[in-house]
Amino acid sequence: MTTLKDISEELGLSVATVSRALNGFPEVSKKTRQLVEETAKRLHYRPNRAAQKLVSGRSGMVGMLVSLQPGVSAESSLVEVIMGLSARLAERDVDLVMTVIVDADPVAAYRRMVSKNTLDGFILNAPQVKDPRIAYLESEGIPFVVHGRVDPDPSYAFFDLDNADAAAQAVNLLANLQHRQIAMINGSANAAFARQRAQGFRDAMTARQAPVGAEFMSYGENTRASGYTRALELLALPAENRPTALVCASTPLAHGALRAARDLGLTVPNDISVICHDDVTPVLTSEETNPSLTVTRAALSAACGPLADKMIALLNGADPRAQQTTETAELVVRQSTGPAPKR
Amino acid sequence: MTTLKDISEELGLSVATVSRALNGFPEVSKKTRQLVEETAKRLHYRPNRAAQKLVSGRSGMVGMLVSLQPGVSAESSLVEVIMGLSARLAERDVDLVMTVIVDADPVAAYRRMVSKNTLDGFILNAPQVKDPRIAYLESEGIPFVVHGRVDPDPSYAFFDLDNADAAAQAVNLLANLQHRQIAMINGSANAAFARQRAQGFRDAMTARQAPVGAEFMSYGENTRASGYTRALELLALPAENRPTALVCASTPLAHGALRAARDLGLTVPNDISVICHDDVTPVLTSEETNPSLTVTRAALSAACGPLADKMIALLNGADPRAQQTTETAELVVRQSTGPAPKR
DNA sequence: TCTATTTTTTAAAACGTTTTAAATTGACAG
DNA sequence: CTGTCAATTTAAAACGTTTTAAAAAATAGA
Repeated sequence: MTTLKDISEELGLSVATVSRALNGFPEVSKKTRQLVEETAKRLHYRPNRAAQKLVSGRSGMVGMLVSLQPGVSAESSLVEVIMGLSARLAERDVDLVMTVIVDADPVAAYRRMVSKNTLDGFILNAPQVKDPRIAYLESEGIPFVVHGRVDPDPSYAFFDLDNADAAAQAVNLLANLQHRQIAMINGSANAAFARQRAQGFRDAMTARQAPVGAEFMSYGENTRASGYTRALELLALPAENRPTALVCASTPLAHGALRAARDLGLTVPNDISVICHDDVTPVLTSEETNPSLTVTRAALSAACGPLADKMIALLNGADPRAQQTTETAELVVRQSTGPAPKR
Repeated sequence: MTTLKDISEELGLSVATVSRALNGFPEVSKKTRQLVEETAKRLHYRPNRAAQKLVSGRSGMVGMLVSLQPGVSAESSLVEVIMGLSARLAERDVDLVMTVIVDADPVAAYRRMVSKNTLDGFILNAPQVKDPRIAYLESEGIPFVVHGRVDPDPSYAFFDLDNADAAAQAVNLLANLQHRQIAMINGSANAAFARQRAQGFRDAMTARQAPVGAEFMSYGENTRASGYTRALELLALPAENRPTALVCASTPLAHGALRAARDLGLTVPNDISVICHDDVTPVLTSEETNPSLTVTRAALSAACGPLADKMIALLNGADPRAQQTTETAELVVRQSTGPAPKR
């Protein structure tokens, strides 16, 4: 391993000059800089990160701690995000350290990583209402960016989809098609995004003079199976109480719902309209179903760039409040939505 | 942040003693050790990894670099492995750093990580024939463990499934059911595991006096879609040339094959037998198909423990040649295999 | 009480970098 | 030839740990 000292001895210079030459300080002469750079390359010099970190306090690594339940592989979306993040951060010479949480208590994992003193910041995903990780990191003053958002006016950096708006877009489309009985098949009740969708859904419905009852708001796991059973329950109601449209929180849920409709002999969109939000992950697509799904769309991969950039900004001392972005979903009308059936 | 110095000042001891007390050196008195440990806890002392690394040369982190193609999410198996590895390594206080490779050249990514000087070793997956990563790491003398194996008698540490034997088990089962025309739907031609399977398959067939022609050996992507098209091609042959059994390299491939058979109006196992190797990942299972799949089985998750242990051993200076294990697949006969049809 | 031995503690160097403050060099004006 | 100023370069300290070699303290043997 070549060190600064090796270079300095080779050239009869001091380590300080060599360091400065390599780091582009202005006060080093052109001739010296060139000489140093040349020698560094020749000797395959690479700075020792540990030493750099020791003096600068920064490691050039940010962490993403994900808790995976064995068996639940709804995590293909995660892979999507990790890939993008990793790529973007690498451009800035920052490494993404992905670690799987095994503890039941997520904060314990963060505490462990923090105490090791080896990461400069964190990227959080899937924030929960009253998320203890956020509270912890904030209290410790550690830089972090949240993918998603919990509070209406957070003090932390985030990138989030405008979930309420996405739900409202869905409602408006359906309401314009004369639907009045619309049910929502949502994600987990304490996931932040699900709350926001529910809020947007309810508000939009109320604005359309069709306030929605509790029996039309279903929360649950974000899987095809869960979508199936929950849709089955809603669609098995007698025709006059049955919703004429379903707003699903995700493509897997919508897949399940489509199948439930089919199994009950209902045709989409004649008997029942289905619309969902599409994160555009490769696993279950919204185009390949029959009928193809009408969706509100926002590619998960589009979040990676902003998330990485915000992280870098924070590491450079930016104010978290200045690192907040909300993105709006796009409405894509396909075949799974149509006019409300006549009664 | 509390440092050793803080503790030493608090107690009027030297940093050296404090360091030794905390690291369990024998020459420190019981009284002092207790005092130090107590104070360390009280002040929430955590060793600075960068400083430790600087002097010891070790960072307590091992890397796993995975190259993901956008879109291909056959990587749920990867998630499975990463989870297990992460958990096991964490027990030994080693962190797994997972980084996504974006470069086209995989070695470049390793070179970059190595030059950063921040990882103690690597875990490699999906080794290729003449894998340049292995060559690189060996030439640099960096500890690494391979999940899988390329050469018959490698000099590096590995954990591998006995792929040849798995294929042979499949052949033997089918041969005992009087099958003579058996085709193989394999993984990518330059994946090490696929080579080994092919070898085992061919050898077993030859031993059974039924040498296999090139038209019955198909290589390709490890996806359901690829399994479907390749099976379709084989099964569309006129009945007398058509294989009576398919050996698939993975569950997704077998899923595709089952569907191809169904689409051609062939029943499994009456017209055609199907057997595959099952890595036991949650995505596509082998039991839930209709008919349920006969498989050779070896849970991917079982590899995690050994891989982690071998890595730790290497970091402690073990000889790579002493860290080599091969595991044997288990044969599980279900409904997708039956006697060869009479001609 | 003194020396010899063992046990415990310490001071200081080392790891490789960045950075502060000081020193050297060279050019130029007087 | 001297003094001033700017442009370069340097020595040394710092980051927080581990470890070597040496010192101090405690214990034992006489």
